[in-house]
Order: sequence, then C-alpha cells, then structure tokens
Amino acid sequence: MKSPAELVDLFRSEGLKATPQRDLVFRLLHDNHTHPTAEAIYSEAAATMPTISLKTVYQVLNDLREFGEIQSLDFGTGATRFDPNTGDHHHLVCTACGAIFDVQIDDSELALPKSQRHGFVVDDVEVTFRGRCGQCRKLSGC
Amino acid sequence: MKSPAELVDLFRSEGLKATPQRDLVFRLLHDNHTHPTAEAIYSEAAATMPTISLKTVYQVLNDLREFGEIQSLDFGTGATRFDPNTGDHHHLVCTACGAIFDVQIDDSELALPKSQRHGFVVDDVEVTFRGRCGQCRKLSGC
DNA sequence: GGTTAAGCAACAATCATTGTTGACTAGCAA
DNA sequence: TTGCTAGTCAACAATGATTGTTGCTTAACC
Repeated sequence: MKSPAELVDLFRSEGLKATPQRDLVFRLLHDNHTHPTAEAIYSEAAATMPTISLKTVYQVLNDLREFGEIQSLDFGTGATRFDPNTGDHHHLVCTACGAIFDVQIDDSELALPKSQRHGFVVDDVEVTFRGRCGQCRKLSGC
Repeated sequence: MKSPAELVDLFRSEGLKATPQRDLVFRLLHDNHTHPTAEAIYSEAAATMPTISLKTVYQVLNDLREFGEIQSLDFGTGATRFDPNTGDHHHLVCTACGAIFDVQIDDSELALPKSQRHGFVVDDVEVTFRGRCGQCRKLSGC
C-alpha cells in the first residue's frame, strides 16, 4: 500500500476528495499487519474521530480495494479482513481465535497441471495454512 | 461421504432419528460435485418435498459437518459451499460465476518452514486457484 | 467567494445464518 | 397395538455483516 500522503494524491488524481475521514483510515491501515476487519478499523477511527460512521469506513476500504491498494480476504471467520500488504504472500490462520499472520512460501511449484484446469485461465493462487496459535493452545491446554 | 444408507445408520447410532428430510438431503449430497450452497440444496429438496424448511437443511448440513461427513468451504462468494468430498483435494474457483471444481495437486512440498510458524501447530493447508472459466471468458469476450 | 460535484452520517434494507417455540412423530417398551 | 417421551420440524423472529437511500454539508476548482 502507498503512504497516506501518496494515497491522498492518488484519490485526488482519481477525482475523489481528500477528506479527514479518508486520511484517518489511510493512516490506520499504513503498516498495519493485523488484518483488521472493517469494524476494527472503525473502532480505532472512532477513538480519534467519534463522528465517523461505519459506512464511511466501508466506503474508503472499498475504494482502496478498487485502486488495488489493499486486498480483502475471507477466511470464513465471519467478517472480511483487509490487508494493506498486496505483495506476493500467503496466510496462516488460527482456527480458534482468528488471528492471522502473513507467510512467505515458495509457490513457484504451485502451478495447476493443464489436465486439471477445466478450461480456466488461472490468475491467482491462494494458500491458507490453518492451525492453532500458541496462545490458544495454552488456553485450552493442548 | 458415506452412502445415504450408511448415514442413516450413523445418525441412529448417534441417537438422532432417521427422518425423510434427513434422508433426502443425504441423497442430494451423495456423489454431488457441484459444491452447492445450503440454498441450492434447499431448492432441490423443496422440488420433491415442498414442506421442508431451509432451517432444516442447515441443521442437517451442520450435523453432517460435525460428523466429518462433509466439509464447508468459504470462497468469499457470499454463501458457504458444502462438499461431500472430504478426501485430500483443493479447489479451482471462477471469479466471475462462482463455479467450483475439485483439483488434485501434489502438496507434499507445501510445508510451512518452522521459522514462519509463529508458534502455531499447523493442521491443514488449503490451496485455492482462482481464474475465469471457459464459459465466462466466452461471454465477456476475453 | 460562488458553484457544484462529491462526501458524510443517519437510517433503513438486504442476505446468509441461527435462535425460539410449540405442534408433531419415531422409536421403544409393555 | 398403544402409550410414552425424547427429539424433530416448520414457522417466525432475530442476528451480524454489509450495502442502499437521503438530504445536509463541504472540498476543490473557478
């Protein structure tokens, strides 16, 4: 994801305005590795700008996604997660608490053999590792 | 997934009753490779048993999942998909129409290096290939 | 500074899924 | 068969994430 300042320029160049709400969401996402939900961003935002609405947060997130500055992820944990890391990486998900970590793996061998492509043009591969994090294992005693 | 007859026995042995609704859902799932949603199962079921409710279909699907007879999948396409194939396989998803195919790939090289495990015990790896199926490419002309 | 497209918050709506309830039924025992 | 009882089911309402609508307000360009 670009820096908050660059995002302001990007939005302006796309004919969108630089509002304090947008800028706040930009700053909350920058260097954020927690894979937050829209609700989580909203809570943080509301702490410094009590009048911001959840709807506005969703709008900004959707705009950023359309510009390719963030990606949205669905791990079946209820809510969509947003990730400012748009580089080539995969994810490790805790099935107990929902915590998510980025992981780098060598996916160069991960091509789908032509015999299994069912006529598709494949343009993306996602690898999701699922397990239980140290904290959750400790809590449940296994 | 076991055969409908075996599932009737399984449910009985778990203290659950063999009802016509359950049996119908068992039969609709057997050998079903379409990765249907709960709604899709419900539509098919209602065609032969108009009084069945969507809630009941959800209940049967959740029971089957708890017994490990089916797995539920979330590809971020809105609704949960159900898959009677519980063997080791992965998925190919059309980003346009949502069609899903099973694929077999060699995932023996797909271990997460210890340095990236973040204290997790990893017990599952999911690989999702995304692309556009032949039909959707034809429709959109690319 | 005036104009105007765009943003924003408040509210209502939607969709997938789950909780609640009370009538009904399968399965067992006599 | 008949009666008993735990468990099932359909109808209805509720939930939680997300999106649509509206009308006041404001940023950006002139």
